[in-house]
Amino acid sequence: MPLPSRVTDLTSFDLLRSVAELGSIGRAAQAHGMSQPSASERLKTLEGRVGVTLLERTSRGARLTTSGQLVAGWAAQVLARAADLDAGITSLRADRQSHLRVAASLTVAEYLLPAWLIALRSVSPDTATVLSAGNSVHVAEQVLAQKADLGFVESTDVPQGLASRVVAHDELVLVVAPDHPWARRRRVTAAKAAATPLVSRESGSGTRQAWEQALTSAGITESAGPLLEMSSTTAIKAAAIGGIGPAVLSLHTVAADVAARTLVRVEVGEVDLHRALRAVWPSGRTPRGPASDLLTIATRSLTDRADRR
Amino acid sequence: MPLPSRVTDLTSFDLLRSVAELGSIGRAAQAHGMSQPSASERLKTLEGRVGVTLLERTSRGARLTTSGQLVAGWAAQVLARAADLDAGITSLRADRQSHLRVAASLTVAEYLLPAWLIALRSVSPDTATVLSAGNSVHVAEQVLAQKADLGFVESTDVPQGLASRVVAHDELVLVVAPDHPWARRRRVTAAKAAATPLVSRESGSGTRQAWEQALTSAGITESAGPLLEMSSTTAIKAAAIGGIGPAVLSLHTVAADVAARTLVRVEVGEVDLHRALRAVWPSGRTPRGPASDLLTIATRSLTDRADRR
DNA sequence: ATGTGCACATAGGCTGTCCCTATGCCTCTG
DNA sequence: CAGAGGCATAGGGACAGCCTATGTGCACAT
Repeated sequence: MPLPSRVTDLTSFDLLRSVAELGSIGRAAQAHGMSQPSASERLKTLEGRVGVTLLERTSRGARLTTSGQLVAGWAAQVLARAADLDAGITSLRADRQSHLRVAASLTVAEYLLPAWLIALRSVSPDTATVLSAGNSVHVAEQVLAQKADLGFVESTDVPQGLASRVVAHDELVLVVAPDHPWARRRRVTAAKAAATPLVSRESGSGTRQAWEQALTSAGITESAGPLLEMSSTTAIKAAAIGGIGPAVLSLHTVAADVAARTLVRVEVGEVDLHRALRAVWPSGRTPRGPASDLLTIATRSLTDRADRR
Repeated sequence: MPLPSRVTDLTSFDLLRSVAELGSIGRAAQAHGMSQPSASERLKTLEGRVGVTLLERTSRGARLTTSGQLVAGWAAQVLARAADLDAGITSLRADRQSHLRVAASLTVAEYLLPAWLIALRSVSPDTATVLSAGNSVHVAEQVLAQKADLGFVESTDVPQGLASRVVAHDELVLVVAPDHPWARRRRVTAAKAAATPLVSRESGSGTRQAWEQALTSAGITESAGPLLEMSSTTAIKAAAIGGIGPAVLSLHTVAADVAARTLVRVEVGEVDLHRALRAVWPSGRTPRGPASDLLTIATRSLTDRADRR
């Protein structure tokens, strides 16, 4: 199901946000490098799409109506994530030969790095970051070969020659569609989970390895083969949501779906599915400059969580 | 600063997500109701904008590259929030005369309701919801006059004639720009905070009333007038980020900025800034049907938070 | 009162984007 | 070796969006 076209054009919502900040359509237009009539028309068609009046236009400027405030608030969430996306994309482009090279596992790159990059930008605006994403082995290689200044991995065991610091935590979770039998019980035994074919990544992926390792550690040697192998997290989620079968994914990956009830988390008994996410760097070469800044930012996000109620 | 144009068109990212799910450009095109060549071209221009190859095209379909998985993951966050936005917008339109009428304070409507509405849709897909947002008095009026089936308020005291249940918590927080003197100390006394002019909403807004009441409860009678009054939360945040001065806002409002370090939270000594968010309905008329479902969903989100580590 | 300034709306014309159909090319498979 | 499935390219047409120029309404000052 594609996204409704009502919300696909972020420019108009961004413009609305600017009007809220600047108090006038004309100034918002200026901030966006467009003419005042264009902005005026855009906002009018936006109101048409939304179906309610968003702006109270006066000869002294424009203010948001109550509905306008709501829409602007919801839109702000979208725009914030879009800013993350943009920061991520920037880090993928290797066009400027930057001076902070980061290697990270997919989980870290997907869920934590964009916010760190934005924070880093406010500390040292001129640092362009280049990201190389891959599995733990890839990250270790990049860091050891000094092709990356800093790495982030989700292994429990840190490769030889690397120093590390825990920067965040992750957890594998077993999820099922809401109408799956397990959804009501919210808990299965490790043996039962192991004996059930799952929707999973291809063998060799970090998530799948971690799951199998966790089962082995719990003393479970036999486990069923996968029900279906898919190449991307998104595809696995879609399959699980569609009711194909249970899936094991990173908590970060499914948090939104669990909150929205499109997936239900099922506890797995007696298995430690927790894993630390670590920053890594070559032993003895303490990160300096931007790498050090990024390390600080990453570490700080850990203490912050504890700050909060 | 407007959003970069690279990320303003969500359609292309949505299409990318579909390719990840369905395994082929053609099927993704079909799912979006467009022709295969259009999808192919869109994805190509998307790759051009992003600057890296996102898809591995084979004669058997298309798969995401590692970069493609990252971009798709980041985009999924944006799309999820866009879905919230869409759900919110739908609730603002009164075009279908729906049968679930909800009145909510701005804080609840902005930060909690969209997810609830999406969850509700999966429970009873045919329920269209109409939202009326306003302050606590407005909500109480709507509910008492039976113009709303369910209300959500952030007052500490529930109006006469209404039954209530706590569904979430909120907290007022004092925030300053990172270069503000208070940012280093991370804590000020209540008296000092009260004596400092703040950027705030116009008098009469729920947030401002709550702040003044909290100070009064802490035995502080004198407080400085506002430094600057602005009509929208967004504008206040922009002013605070710009370093105009400290601001008091809902935790939900600033959580993202605090995480991204564009704002710094400052603890205020000896003042209780916590407030419960409550669902309200007419005493003796227990919600039934969709209203009851929504109440369940809202309550459930409270217990969930405790579930998480 | 009346003029002036500011802000938004409307009009007209143009450019560019985006989409569709038709077709070509490649690869895997039977 | 032929057919099917999948993606890319080509060409043409529709429409959305932007710009400049101008109109309209309100507030405030003289």
